[in-house]
Formats: sequence, structure tokens, C-alpha cells
Amino acid sequence: MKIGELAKATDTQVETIRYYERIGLLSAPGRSAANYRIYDPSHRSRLSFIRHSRQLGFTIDDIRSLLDLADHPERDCAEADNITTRHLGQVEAKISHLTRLRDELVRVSGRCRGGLSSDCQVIETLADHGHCTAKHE
Amino acid sequence: MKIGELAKATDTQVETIRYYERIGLLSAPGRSAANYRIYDPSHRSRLSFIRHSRQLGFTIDDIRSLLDLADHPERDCAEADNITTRHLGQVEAKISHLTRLRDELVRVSGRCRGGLSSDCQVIETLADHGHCTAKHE
DNA sequence: GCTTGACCCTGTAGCAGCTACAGGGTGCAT
DNA sequence: ATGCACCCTGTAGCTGCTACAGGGTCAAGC
Ligand SMILES: [Zn+2]
Ligand SMILES: [Zn+2]
Ligand SMILES: [Zn+2]
Ligand SMILES: [Zn+2]
Repeated sequence: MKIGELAKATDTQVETIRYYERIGLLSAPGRSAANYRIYDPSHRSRLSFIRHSRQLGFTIDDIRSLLDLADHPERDCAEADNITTRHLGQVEAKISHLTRLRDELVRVSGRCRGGLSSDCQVIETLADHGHCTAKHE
Repeated sequence: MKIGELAKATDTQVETIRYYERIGLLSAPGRSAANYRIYDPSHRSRLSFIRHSRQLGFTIDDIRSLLDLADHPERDCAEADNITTRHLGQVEAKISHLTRLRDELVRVSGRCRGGLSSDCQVIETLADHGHCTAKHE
């Protein structure tokens, strides 16, 4: 299949596919006489794996390792678990960071009573962290 | 004060300060005979405003508007509220996205029983979204 | 046979928000 | 005089794409 068909089949942009090839994440396929990329089903499943992993938030580097593991069935899968657990930890850290952020923003935006910019408590709070209740790491 | 002192005073990297100047977020200060940047207290409070806003997750563009408003005390502060509310909405959207992600990751990583890569349910799930319970937009 | 349009190619630059040099100058202490 | 900390400019890198510009290819319809 040509790149456009693969793109549709995997719900990926054509340029993203070429990008993955450029960075060595997706192996270079054969070419037609007109120099068009011609993919086979193995490319398709590999790209699906990549896209699905991306949707789950794994980095390109994580995906490289995961693909490597998928290519070596005889290896121990501990690394896959490590990667997933570490990623999960990062997601949880982000959630808690954003949650604290949200609480602060709710508080800040609740202080605006309308009126002149000079009296606005939103702007006042941005100018002076003393108005905040928590640190923001 | 010189750039290094301003950096310490506002807990900002020197290079970040120069970056803000380059993109026109922080106005260019005067220079010493040796061509060193010399800042005054107004630069300091402006930079504090910027850093605090960044810590609260506002984009550079948002901060431009907020600074503009802070510079014009006679204006209506509605825009500050708009920006904050919109930003809050985006933070909430991110939280809910990450929360769904986390739930899926917990489920996925819980399926790994150790052993060979060929039997690993983590890798199996990445290869086939059919094992997932939800969509991932 | 000639045009139109949809596809394909390469290569490069842009997004956000910094961060990290390289390669040089300045200021003060020992 | 020499060392060291600091400052300068300019440019390139990070992540994960996305968006061209400027060209080639192929099938359909006239
Ligand atoms: Zn207000
Ligand atoms: Zn604060
Ligand atoms: Zn496993
Ligand atoms: Zn899935």
C-alpha cells in the first residue's frame, strides 16, 4: 500500500509517517518504480503499535524500547513493565500538579469582581505570589 | 542590578531573562559602560509577574495581554478574567484527559504477569487497542 | 493528446518555551 | 600577571509533529 492508504488505515498524517521513518522509528519500506513508498502489513501493524502507544502518552524513546522488546519474544518483559510504571508515575505527577494549579486558578479567578484593571484581584495576584495559598513547583 | 542578580532575585535563569528580552516580553534595560545589562526595580517586578504567571501555566501570549492590562489601569479587567477562565478550562481538560490515561495505564500495567516478552499483556495491549476499554482522543 | 486533480517526492522551517553551548570580553582579587 | 566569576552575542538543540515550497507521477475525462 502507498503512504496515503497507510495513513488512512492507521489514522495518521502522511507527514507523520515520513517523520517516523526519518527518525528511524518506522523502517524504510520498499519503493515503486516512481519512487513511491510501498508498505506491507508488517509496517501497518508496527505503525499501529506506535500510534496506540503515542495515544497512551508514551514518548518516542519509550516506544523504541517497547518495539525492541516486541521484536524479541525471548526476552524478559520486565522492561515493558518498568517503562509503563515509570510513565504512569509521570502521568500521576502531572495530574497532581495540574490539580493544584486548577485549585489555585479557581481561587484566583473567583476574586475578580469586574471593574477597572487597577482594582483587579487577578492581576494583583499575578503580581504578588503572597496572595497565593500554595507553592507552585 | 546586573542580570545575574536579577536572576537570583526572581529565581530565573539568566538565559531565560535574555530570551524574554529577545521576544519582547521584558523591555531592554540600560547598559553599563562594559555593555552589561543594568536592571531597575520595575524590571524586577515585571519579571516576577511573568514568572509567577508562567508558574500558573499561562502562555507567553496570555502574559503579554495580562501585562498590557496591568499597564493600563483605566481599562476594564474583563479580559483578565476571560484569559484566566479560558486557561482554567484548558487545565481542566488536560486533567480529565490525563485521568482517563491514568486509568487505562493502571489497567494495562496490571496485566503484566512477568515472564517472556512474547506473552506480555502490556505489549499485547499496545499492539491491539481492542484490549482497551475506552477511546483515547 | 492534453489538461486537471489527486496523489507522491525531498528538504527545510516553524511551533512553545526555554536551555546549552561556542567564542569572546570585563572586573576584581591574589 | 593570572585566575575566576561574571557578562556579551549568536546559534543550535530539545519534543513531536506540522506546514510549506517546489517539484514529479498517474489515471480520468475531454
Ligand atoms: Zn478583575
Ligand atoms: Zn503564586
Ligand atoms: Zn509483561
Ligand atoms: Zn487503546
